[in-house]
Amino acid sequence: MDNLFKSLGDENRLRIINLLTDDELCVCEIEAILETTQSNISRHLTRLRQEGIVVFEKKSQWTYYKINPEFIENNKLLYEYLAEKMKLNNKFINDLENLLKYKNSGMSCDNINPVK
Amino acid sequence: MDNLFKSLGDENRLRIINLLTDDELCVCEIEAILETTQSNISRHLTRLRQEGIVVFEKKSQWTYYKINPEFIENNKLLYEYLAEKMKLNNKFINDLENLLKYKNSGMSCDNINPVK
DNA sequence: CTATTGTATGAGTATAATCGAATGTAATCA
DNA sequence: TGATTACATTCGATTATACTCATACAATAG
Repeated sequence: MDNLFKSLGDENRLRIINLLTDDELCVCEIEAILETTQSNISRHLTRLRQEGIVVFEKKSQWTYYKINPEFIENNKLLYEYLAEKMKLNNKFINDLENLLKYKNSGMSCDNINPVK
Repeated sequence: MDNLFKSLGDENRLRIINLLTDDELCVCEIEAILETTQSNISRHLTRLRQEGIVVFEKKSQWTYYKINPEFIENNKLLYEYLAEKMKLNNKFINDLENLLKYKNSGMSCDNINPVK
């Protein structure tokens, strides 16, 4: 239990979780929003994966992450809490806006290199 | 928000929160349950206090801690989540049992040195 | 096959968290 | 007053975390 909270106790990881609440996302899309290195994001994703908070799926050369449905199921109250608080926080709101802009800009992996 | 989770991301602090869910407790009662030093417990209590998770009240020479009612009010879902998960965890159950034993043993601060 | 792209991982470093032991402090007791 | 008790704080050591840079690797593109 303390490990779960440790995993949530990092701004970058919370920002990733926030980005993934609506959508599954390709790593490169997360990279476009968080202002840090690719390796750092990859490490945070690995940590979230090991904790069971996210799952990934490889689609050709891309790796798509999403919130683990089991995590949501097993931690309903916590997940609702996160969603509720993130909706009220400007940093998280801003990230979602930036994600939308990025997606609409035609710059996302999918648009540059459509899968299928 | 990440700071709140960081504060929850420690086994000793979670154990303290668990002990305080039913009761307010004197520091020495917490000491009797957690197997660590007095200074360590004091530090964790300070951290929880600074995060707004607990509040304390001095009564003569003793300091009583309890969960901050405002924290519960402002973080209902999180608090319910904690309560729910702690009830299912043997470590936390065991701590509560030990607390009960300690209190019933006539060894608590209050019994040794009754206030008023 | 070679070059490139997307992602993960190793190595090194800086910063932060945790801890026990010792010390400080305020209240009480004798 | 001096001794004791309850608790907080400082100090120094240890360990853990987050980060960047460089490299590895797997998939695709040419």
